[in-house]
Amino acid sequence: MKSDVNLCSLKNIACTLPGQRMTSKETLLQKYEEYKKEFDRIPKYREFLRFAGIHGRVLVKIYGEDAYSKLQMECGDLANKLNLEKTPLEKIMRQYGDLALEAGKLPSSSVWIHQGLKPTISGLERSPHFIKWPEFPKKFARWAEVENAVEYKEVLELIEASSSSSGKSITEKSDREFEELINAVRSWIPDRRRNVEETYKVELRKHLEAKGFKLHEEFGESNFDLLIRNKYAIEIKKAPNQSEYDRMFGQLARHLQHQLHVIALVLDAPTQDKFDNFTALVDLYLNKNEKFVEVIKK
DNA sequence: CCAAAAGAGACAGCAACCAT
DNA sequence: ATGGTTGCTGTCTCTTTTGG
Repeated sequence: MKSDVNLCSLKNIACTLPGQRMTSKETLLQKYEEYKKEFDRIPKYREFLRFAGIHGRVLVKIYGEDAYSKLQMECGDLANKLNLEKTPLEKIMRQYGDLALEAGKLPSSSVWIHQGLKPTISGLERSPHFIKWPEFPKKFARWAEVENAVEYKEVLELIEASSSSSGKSITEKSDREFEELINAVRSWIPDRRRNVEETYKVELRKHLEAKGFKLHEEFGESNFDLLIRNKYAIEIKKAPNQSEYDRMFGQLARHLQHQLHVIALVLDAPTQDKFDNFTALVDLYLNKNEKFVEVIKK
């Protein structure tokens, strides 16, 4: 090794001699092959530079962008540069589908880990995949549908079955909680008329806490007025005009996206017909299949 | 029935990768 | 130092199972 370094420095001196100043492409290619012969493997960037006794700029001068990679390709090798292609969606989905077919049921994340499938769970849930495990069935179903992957028909049936059975029991259970909450909000009577929405909010919060609901402090960028058990959001609007109703509608929709149940609480509604119109809209568009939004007026 | 233990999942931090 | 994907690990939470 040490003699190598010495050699290189000798050559460097040689390179500075007139007439040899230009390192030619051919010399580099030759060096590359030499290295492979000598060490029986492909050199890494730095190793090559040292071995050839050149500065990285020389490479760039000859090859331009991604110089070393181009050189490697020219010598018939794959570039060392990391090929960070994300795992294609298809591969991920097929792995999932095959697991399900094999087991005859929807796999848990543990199976995936045990099989050593990639990307790992932690990779899966982050960019660029964003597949959290419980969402896997849904995403798989969507994929299979788009790709028309008939071979996974059984898996789709499994997904269908699980979402209707477990889905139901879950909503039934949470429905009860939701009902309780709705009743609690209904039973709340504001001390008196307030001028500011915020004051109502504080008061309602006290009321709910007294009823034994666990309120979450607003954290992060959450836009909820109140959040209960991470599942139920309460939106409070005082004396809304039309555009505020519209805004609230949008907020409700956003909450639903986060799979929350929402109570929209309207205080001091100026006119009955705007309120009625609002509730009608909510029922029509947001409470389409199952009831997740409750509108209450005080 | 309750309490403890196991299981599943969420999430964040850290590191590896390697040419540029 | 940086880029982007991925893996690994620790900690937290929530749910389900088990033991008594």
